[in-house]
Amino acid sequence: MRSLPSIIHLDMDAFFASVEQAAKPSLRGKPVIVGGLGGRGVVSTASYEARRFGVHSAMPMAQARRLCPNAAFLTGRFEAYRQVSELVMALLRELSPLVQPLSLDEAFVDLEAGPYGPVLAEAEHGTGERLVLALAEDLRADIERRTGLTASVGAAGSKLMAKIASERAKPDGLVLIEPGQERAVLGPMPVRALPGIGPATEQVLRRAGLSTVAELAEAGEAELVQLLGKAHGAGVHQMSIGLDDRPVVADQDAKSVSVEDTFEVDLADRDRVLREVETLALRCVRRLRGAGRSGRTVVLKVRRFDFSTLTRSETLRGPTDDETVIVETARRLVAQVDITGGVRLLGVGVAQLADYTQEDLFAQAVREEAQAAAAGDGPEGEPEASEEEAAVVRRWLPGQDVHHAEHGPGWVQGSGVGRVTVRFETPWSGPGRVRTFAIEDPALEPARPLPLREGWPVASDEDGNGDGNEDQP
DNA sequence: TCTGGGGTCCTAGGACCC
DNA sequence: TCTGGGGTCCTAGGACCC
Repeated sequence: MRSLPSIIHLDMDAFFASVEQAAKPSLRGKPVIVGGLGGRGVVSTASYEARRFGVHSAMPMAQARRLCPNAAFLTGRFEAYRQVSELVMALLRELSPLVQPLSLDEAFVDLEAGPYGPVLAEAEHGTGERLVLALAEDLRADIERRTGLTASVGAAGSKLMAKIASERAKPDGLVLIEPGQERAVLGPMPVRALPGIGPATEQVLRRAGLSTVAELAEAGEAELVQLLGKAHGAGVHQMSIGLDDRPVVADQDAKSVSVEDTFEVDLADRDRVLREVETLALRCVRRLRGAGRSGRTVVLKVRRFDFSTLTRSETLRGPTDDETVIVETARRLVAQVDITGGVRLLGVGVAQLADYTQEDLFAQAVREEAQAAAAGDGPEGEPEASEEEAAVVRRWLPGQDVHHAEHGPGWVQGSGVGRVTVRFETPWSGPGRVRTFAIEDPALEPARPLPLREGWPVASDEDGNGDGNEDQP
């Protein structure tokens, strides 16, 4: 806890949808919904225009289509979001080296650790607050100038209150909560407003007659620990009385890497499940290696037809990033699960990560064994995979960036019955016009996202672009 | 047309060890 | 022969967040 509101929380407004509107002039001012476009997709982000129809994050896409049929429904373009995110995070780092990103569109910044720290520390009452407000407004203006996007900012003496402040600032606003005002602000709020209290905890508290934060504070730590368990109960109690001394911490290493896929139709047979698990394991390894890490524990996740979800895991003797080891471990784990009735989702993850890559003897042995086994059946290579790849028809997903040899950059508006409709416009053009092509038109090809401002340095492709989202069924 | 994908943290039981 | 007590690791599941 601090006596100065020197922690800020930044939250981009309707981030994915706003990036789409900035990138696609014809969509500005219109409802835009970003998410999974398949039959089992959910909404990732809805623009404010779409929210007016009741559409919100995590809502099944089918329901969103009923509520707001005229919206633009777009697939996520994570490479573009990452570009914008990196630019925004760089602006935050100008305020302080202590920046803690929570996701692509959210971060805490500790101003005391930055160039304004000393000034803030010496500021008289009132002037410190004014300086923080000025810095935050400048930041929001910078972000808007450099990206065309709006952000909301909260400033307070703790992470908890800064986050609550940015929530109140939304959209496109700035709210500062004065240190000392924590309990007055929190008291009347519903318990659900506290981070870490979700639907399940809310129910537990409601059954105990606790619905506001003031009531939590009154209930006391003992009762909350009784209701919620040791760690959670104590944490909720601290928050309820406005106490939070968690520091802002920069650059935390990931603790696990995982990849999962929900299938359009439940998988029924074991061989198919094994093949999918293998594909997922390979994607997982690619990401793991891209991050320069290795891991000790392999986790298989299975969601069955009835949405029941289970995990099976195996911990190896040492960390590995070896394809064969991870694939074989994942395949072994499949044997432990009952898939009767069908499987809607499969996932493969690696945990207990180590910082470096290790060529272990165990991996060598397994690989040699696998090669020996493969030597027995036919020619070299991986015939199965390449045959399947050759058979795949080019898919054009709504929202996707494309480039046409004659018409230049554009994006896929829709496709079907052998045709694809493309709108030709760029972030710095006016609304563009639409043309239709045959889906195999050789003049049309997928493209990298354009920056939101003409002449931006295009972000370097540092992390291997290993986002697992492009191949959504 | 019911319910994504990528994460984090916590709990609880059993194994194992001293 | 009516039973120890911790600590740590592994596994499984669940709540929560964006």
